[in-house]
Amino acid sequence: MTITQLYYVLAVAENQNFTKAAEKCFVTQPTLSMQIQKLEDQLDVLIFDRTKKPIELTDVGKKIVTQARNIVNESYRIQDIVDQQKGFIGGEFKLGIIPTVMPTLLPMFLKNFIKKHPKVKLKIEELATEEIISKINDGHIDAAIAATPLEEENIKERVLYFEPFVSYIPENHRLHKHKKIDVSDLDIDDMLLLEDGHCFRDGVINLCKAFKNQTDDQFQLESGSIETLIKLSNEGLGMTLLPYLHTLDINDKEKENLHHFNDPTPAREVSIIYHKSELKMQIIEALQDVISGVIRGAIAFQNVEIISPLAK
Amino acid sequence: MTITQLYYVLAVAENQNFTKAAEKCFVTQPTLSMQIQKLEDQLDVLIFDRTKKPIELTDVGKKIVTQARNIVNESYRIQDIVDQQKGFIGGEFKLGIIPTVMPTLLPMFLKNFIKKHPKVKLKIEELATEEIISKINDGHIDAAIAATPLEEENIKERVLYFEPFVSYIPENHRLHKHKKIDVSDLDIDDMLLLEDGHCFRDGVINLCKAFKNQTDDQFQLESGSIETLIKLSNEGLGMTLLPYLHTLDINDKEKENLHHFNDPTPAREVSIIYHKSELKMQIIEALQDVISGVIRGAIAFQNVEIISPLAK
DNA sequence: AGTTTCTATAAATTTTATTGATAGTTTTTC
DNA sequence: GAAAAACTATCAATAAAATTTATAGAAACT
Repeated sequence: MTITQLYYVLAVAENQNFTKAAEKCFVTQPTLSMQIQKLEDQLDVLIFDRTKKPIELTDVGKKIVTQARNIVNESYRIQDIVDQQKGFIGGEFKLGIIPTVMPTLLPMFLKNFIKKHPKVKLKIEELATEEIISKINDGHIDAAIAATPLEEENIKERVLYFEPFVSYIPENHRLHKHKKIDVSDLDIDDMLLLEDGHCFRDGVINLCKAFKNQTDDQFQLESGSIETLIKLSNEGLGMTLLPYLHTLDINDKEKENLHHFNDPTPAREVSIIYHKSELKMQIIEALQDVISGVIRGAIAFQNVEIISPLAK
Repeated sequence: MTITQLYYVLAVAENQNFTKAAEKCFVTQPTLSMQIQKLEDQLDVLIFDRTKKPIELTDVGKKIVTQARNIVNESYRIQDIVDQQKGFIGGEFKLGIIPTVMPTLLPMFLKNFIKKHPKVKLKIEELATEEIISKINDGHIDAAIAATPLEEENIKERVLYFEPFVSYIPENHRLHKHKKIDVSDLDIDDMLLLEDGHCFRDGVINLCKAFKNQTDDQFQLESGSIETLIKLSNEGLGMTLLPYLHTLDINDKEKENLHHFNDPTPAREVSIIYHKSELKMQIIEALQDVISGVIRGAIAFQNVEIISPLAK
């Protein structure tokens, strides 16, 4: 048994297809066929059920894949140990970021980070929280920035900052005249909300859902569509909630529509999250340092109340 | 990086010697030299400090060895998964047994076990508790039978049985006339005790130590030397304590010197212990079943008080 | 039925691991 | 302190293994 064979098994299991898996492994398809067969012979068990199309894992196959993922990950950790010892911070690093954080946070820290850690080849992907969770679990990304807490068993979180929500209330809205808004003022029926599953806790979650159901066919809120949200709001479709960092970007006229909340200000917790195996932890810590540094100057709210991203 | 390379690293780390390690791996010494060098080149770090004689691990080397052991063990588990799925119980299995359990328990279950599981190649070694712990940790044995609880972080325990202690009190002893003995009757100065670090809790531990200090030069209690203990006792050197199963073997005359304890009878807990990675768990469970089966008929005490094997 | 898609197989080739022989060190022994 | 022994590294030769190219065969799609 070799680590390579296990890696091939993982690739086939993920792609459900020898040919595609071979491409991803940068080898030819017969290589996979033969190596996997060799492993199956050695273990004397079939890992894949080749009668099914597309190919499926057998029952034992599933367990073997889980264990194989373990072993392959743990093998990466050896290089990690060496890097850590040397204080080396470099290599490829894949970072996922949720859409509502991407456009505001990324420009704030990217230059700094690249300057400070030029040997790291950052590959950043905009991903929804669900995608992030599955890609952290299968190792397709090394870490991600998302709203927390997520309560995922195999994922660890380190809080980067708390980002308050700010109400955006267009002129014609019943609440527009209020200087400060209270959470209790919010009403389901005239609220446009963010994607990412970021809804308010308890009762307000339902509103969020109600809104989604009602509008699924009419609108499609694309990723990073905070601008769209503002425009829809301007059109009189309701008020909305903006994460604080977004309010720094909008134009002066629209700024007049911003209403801060009474304390405790509702806020979201934004964290860097990663697999519990803690691979490439030096880079994760480097990211944490840089981001915490740039945020320290940008957000200075004190009395916040964290809104869970989980719609329970 | 290959599992084989990691295995070679483990072998050299254990033997502190390339030549010996090569023998244990059934390859020649240049194979180890070259493969380990190759790994070191790839990681760009020295795992071994070859200037020291005998060879030593570098600081990174130590961490790499820990991780390598992980990976190698986890790789074995894949065959384990397959065996478990098939219900296959077989292969080589190394079992350690402490000296005071070996002569009484082994004959009771060995035949049964071999008959029931003929495909298992049992290799049994008599080992002291300390040796057992280290050999379970480095994978040199698959499981062991020892007195518990041990409170070892990486070792799991499954209780097999509770074995009461029986006093052996020679004729000339002050307690000989008592029919039943109470734990409070025991006195340091006239007790011969077992090896294995099995001492009574609290106060009596000290007695045990006192005895050892006093006699280290005069006697050497060998493994499995319960017979010796009885003979020493007969010579008037003091009373002693026998694990219950040993009392089934002694001759009729000596049986007259046996005195059971008042309830709660002091007893030791005997368990099958194994690494938390739970490799070869099917065989461990098979052993547990067979041993529990044969013991059920042999020991029928009810009110026992467990004596910890740890001399705190 | 013909075409496409996919996996298995076979032979050739490249890569990698292993060996046997030996040189160069260090340690041990007398 | 010189000779012997023990140990690791290196080199060229060999054995073993992984990979590739080419192709056959099976299943799915049109």
